[in-house]
Amino acid sequence: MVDRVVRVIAAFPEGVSVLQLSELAERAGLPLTTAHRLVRQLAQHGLLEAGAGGSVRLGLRLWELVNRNSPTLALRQAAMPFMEDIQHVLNQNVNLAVLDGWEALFVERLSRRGSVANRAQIAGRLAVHVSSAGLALMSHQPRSVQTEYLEQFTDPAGKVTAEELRALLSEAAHQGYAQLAGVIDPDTWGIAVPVLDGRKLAVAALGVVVPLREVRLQALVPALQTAARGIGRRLGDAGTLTQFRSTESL
Amino acid sequence: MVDRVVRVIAAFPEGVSVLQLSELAERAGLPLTTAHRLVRQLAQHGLLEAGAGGSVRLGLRLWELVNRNSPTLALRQAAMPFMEDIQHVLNQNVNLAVLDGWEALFVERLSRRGSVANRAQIAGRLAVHVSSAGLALMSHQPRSVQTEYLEQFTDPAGKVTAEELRALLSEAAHQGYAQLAGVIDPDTWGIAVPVLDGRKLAVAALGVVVPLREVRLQALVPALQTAARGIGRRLGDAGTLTQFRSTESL
DNA sequence: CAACTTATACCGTTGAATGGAAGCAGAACG
DNA sequence: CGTTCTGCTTCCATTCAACGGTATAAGTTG
Repeated sequence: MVDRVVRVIAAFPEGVSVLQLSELAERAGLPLTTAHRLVRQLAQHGLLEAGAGGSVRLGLRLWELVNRNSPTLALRQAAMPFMEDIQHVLNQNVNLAVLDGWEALFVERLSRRGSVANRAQIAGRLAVHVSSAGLALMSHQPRSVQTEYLEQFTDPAGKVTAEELRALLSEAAHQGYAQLAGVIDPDTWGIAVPVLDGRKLAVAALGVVVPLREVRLQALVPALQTAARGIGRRLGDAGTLTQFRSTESL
Repeated sequence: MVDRVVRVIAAFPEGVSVLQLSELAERAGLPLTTAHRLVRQLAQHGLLEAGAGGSVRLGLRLWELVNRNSPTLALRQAAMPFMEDIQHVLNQNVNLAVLDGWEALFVERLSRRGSVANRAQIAGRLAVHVSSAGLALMSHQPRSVQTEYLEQFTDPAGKVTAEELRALLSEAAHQGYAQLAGVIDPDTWGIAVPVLDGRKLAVAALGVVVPLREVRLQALVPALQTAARGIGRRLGDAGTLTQFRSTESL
C-alpha cells in the first residue's frame, strides 16, 4: 500500500533527520507492528536506513535517486551561474523558487558571502502571499490560475484581503518584480522577479533578501531581471516544470 | 508491495528526469497495467508527477521531503563554509563525498570560479579504487572494513590488483591524503583528505580536482587538511553518518 | 485509411499485507 | 539485585486490496 510508504517518508518533521521507530509509527499514524515491517522493507531497499535501537532516517540511496533525477535539476543548473553572478555583484542572499500549489517552494539558495552558509531554507515553503517569490510567480501565471487562487484565498493571519492581494499581484505584473517586507525577519525586504521560459510562462522566481536600510531597488531590480532573462534563455522553450502543472491525466 | 515502488523510482536513468509510462514500465520490469496503477497512486501522493500523454517524472513533493530531512544535511551544512574557503583560496573544483558500500557518493560540490556550474557530479558515484575520495575514505575505515573490502575486491578493468590497492590505502593512511590520476579526464588529478569526526572515524572525504600541470601538493594538501579538521570539529562526536553503517538490526 | 503503438478502464482471482498477541531485551527505579 | 516499564521484534491466522490479463480508446505513422 503506497499510502503507508508516503506516510512514513513524510513523517519526518522539517529538519529532523533521525527518528525513533515508535515515534515514527505514531507520527505516521501507523500501528507499531506495521511501521516496523514497513521500515524494514524500505531499509532493505535503501530508501530508509535503520540504526541500532530502532533509530530510522532517510536512506542515502533515496537521496541519491532523487537528486540524480531531480525535477528541478535542469532549472537549478540553468540558474546557478546567474545566481552566482548576483551573489558576487550584489553580495546578498539569493534564492530560487518554483510554484507548487499555492506556495513558493525554494529549490536553491546562495548565502551572501561572509555569512554562515545556511542551507535551511532550501526545500522550504512560503505561502504565495507572504513571499516576494510567491507574488512574482503568481503575478505571471495564466489568468485562470490567478482567478482560482484569489477565489480560494483567505489569510489565516487576517492581515491581507483578497482585494489587496489582487492589487499586489497586478502591481507586480506591471512592474515586473515583487517586493515584500520580510516575513521571518521584519528588518529585511524580499525582492523577486519571475523567470520566464520561452513561452513567457513563469517557471521560477529569482529573488534576494536584503536588510531594510540597504534598499536600493534601482540597483537590485535590473540586475535580477537581467539574470532572470539569462536563466530563461538557458531553459529554452521546454518549460520543463509548468507542463506538469496541468490537470492530472492519470 | 514496496519493492515495486522502489523499482519505479529507481527506474529513471542517471540524469534523466522525465520518462514515458511504457518505457518506465519496461525499465522497472513491470507489466504496463501495474506500472500504470502504481504511477497513478504515487502521483496522487506527490512522489511522482504525471503529465499529459503518460510522461512521468519524480514529484516536487518527493524532492522536498528528501531534501528537508536529508541524511547528509548536517554534513553538508558543516562543510559548506570550508568548501567555500577552499574554492576561494585554491580556485579549484571542490567536492565532498561519503562512503556507501564500496563506492564514494558525492554529496556536495563547488565548481572553480569562472567555470560553468556543473551540478552533474552531485549524487554521482565512483568506485573506491578509482577515486581519490574513495581511497581517502577507505584508508581511514576500521581495519575490519578494509579487510572485507580488499577480500572481495576485483577490478573489472583489471588495471589494479588487490595487493597494489592495499599499498595505496596504506600509503594514504600514512600520508593523510590520497591522490589519483583523473578517471574521467586523464589530464586531471584528484586529491582528497578524510574528514574525521570526534571519534576519528572518516565520515567524509574533502577533495579537489586539478589540472595535471598545476600539481602543487605542497599548497593543496595542507589547505585541504586544515579545512577537513574544521569540518570535523563542527560535526562533533555525533558521527552522524557512520553509526548507521553498522549491521542492520531490523 | 490501415496498422501500429501507447495509454486507460474493467474485474474476478489470489496471495501478500495486516495488526493483535506474545516474547524479549535494556533501562530506570526502588 | 530484583522489579517494572518502555520500546523493539517475532509469529501467525484472517482478510482485503493488489494483481495483471483482456478489452477499449486515443493518438501516431507509413
